[in-house]
Amino acid sequence: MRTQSTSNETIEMYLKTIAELGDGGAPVVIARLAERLGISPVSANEMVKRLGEQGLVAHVRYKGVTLTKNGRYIAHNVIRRQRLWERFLVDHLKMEWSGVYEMACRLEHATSNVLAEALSAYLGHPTTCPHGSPIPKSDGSLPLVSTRPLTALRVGEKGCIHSIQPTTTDVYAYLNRYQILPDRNFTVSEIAPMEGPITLDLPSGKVALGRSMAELVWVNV
Amino acid sequence: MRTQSTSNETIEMYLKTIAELGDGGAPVVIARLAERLGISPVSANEMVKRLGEQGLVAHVRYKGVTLTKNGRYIAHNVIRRQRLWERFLVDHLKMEWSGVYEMACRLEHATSNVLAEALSAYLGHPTTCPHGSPIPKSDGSLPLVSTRPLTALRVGEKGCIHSIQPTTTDVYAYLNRYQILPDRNFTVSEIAPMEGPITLDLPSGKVALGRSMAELVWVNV
DNA sequence: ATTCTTTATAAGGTCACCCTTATCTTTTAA
DNA sequence: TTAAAAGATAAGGGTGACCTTATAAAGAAT
Repeated sequence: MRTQSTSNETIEMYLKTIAELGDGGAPVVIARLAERLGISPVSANEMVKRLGEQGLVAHVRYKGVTLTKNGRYIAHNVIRRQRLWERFLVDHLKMEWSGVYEMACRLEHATSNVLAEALSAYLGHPTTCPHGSPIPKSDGSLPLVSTRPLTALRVGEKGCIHSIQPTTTDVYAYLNRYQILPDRNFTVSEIAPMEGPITLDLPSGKVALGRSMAELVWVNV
Repeated sequence: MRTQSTSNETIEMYLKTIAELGDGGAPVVIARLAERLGISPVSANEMVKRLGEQGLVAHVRYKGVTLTKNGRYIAHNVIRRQRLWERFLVDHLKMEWSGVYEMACRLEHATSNVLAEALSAYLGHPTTCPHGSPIPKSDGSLPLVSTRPLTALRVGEKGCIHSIQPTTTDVYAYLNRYQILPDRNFTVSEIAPMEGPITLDLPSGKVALGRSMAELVWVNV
């Protein structure tokens, strides 16, 4: 007599990923979603259909998936919980900055609302995660930040790193190794042609970043 | 190309439950296991067979299931992680004593070894959970404690509550309401016949406990 | 306008983990 | 010792979430 519908964990991962990829509400094409979740596009398509039936997302053929109001509320709560855990892991448990995203992702699924609020209070209601991204409020609101990816800058422009977008542990580790971290100032010293690397001048030295990695680095000018 | 064997979470729940029910290594009959896990005995039987194939448990027909060395190692690590989280939830997040068992159970499944060790260090390597039970060491060892259930005492005996065995939130809440908590001293003031309630004389007053609840209360005399 | 690429869907599977009902065995207790 | 109770298993199902291999439809590029 067990009515087991789609598991929370699966739903949460889909909604969170849609929110992360379609930052601010842009439609996310199913193939991108599948890629990020590490599953086949066909499976993602099936799942999106189910999420649509539950009123959590809207899908327009060949355009992409967007979150409904309800879906976004859930997604932001998921992101909130994850980023709170990230703060705890980095600030209190002194865990590696590059590994906490994945660790916190797992903890997130096991976190009730009441736990999230207790954790937030314990941490002193932080507003950003260790990667610089804002932590949504418990009402699901997420402040809009006006930053842009590093790829939008031109040679000679100076800026300050605002945040690193969600990525994998190895990418975080790479960025960490070269001190590409929130709140670091830099100057764009070179942009190679043919989609080549972007070279940054940081206090710690010069670093060349490929375009796709540079997409993940959001900056203020 | 996804080789998905029996999920960690499922295995962990089975092993942990066997360890909890067969405290110290007594065989656990499959029906008890099923009851505790909230599944049918047939399903539990199937699963036990799978765990047996993986060398984690041994099952003797009509006698019960026991953990192998390897199975016990995993079970104790699971219990360790859960009890560490319980400490964190109670001591730091100030969450309700009666609810933390279930909360910590969920967090446990999302906890890697490295996280568990960091958490243990953060907490100052505690040796007992908030319900009084010992926390296994990271090598899987669990100190034997020589306590007995309240049901083993006779009228007039004095004792001190050592621990409350794992149970459901509502039972914890009941015990908490009547201050039946670790380290409280008491006298057995009455034992009703016909498997009736056992009445305790506590600093906070007299409390009558049914036999099955009294089984959960472990005491030192 | 036609080809190429990207995106979506249809059809048919797999696997872990759960279910019920029916049929044994073993243990226990009258 | 024999019947009842408790425990185990066989047989047959179901569901969520994934998979692969087509095929169809839309958008982009020549």
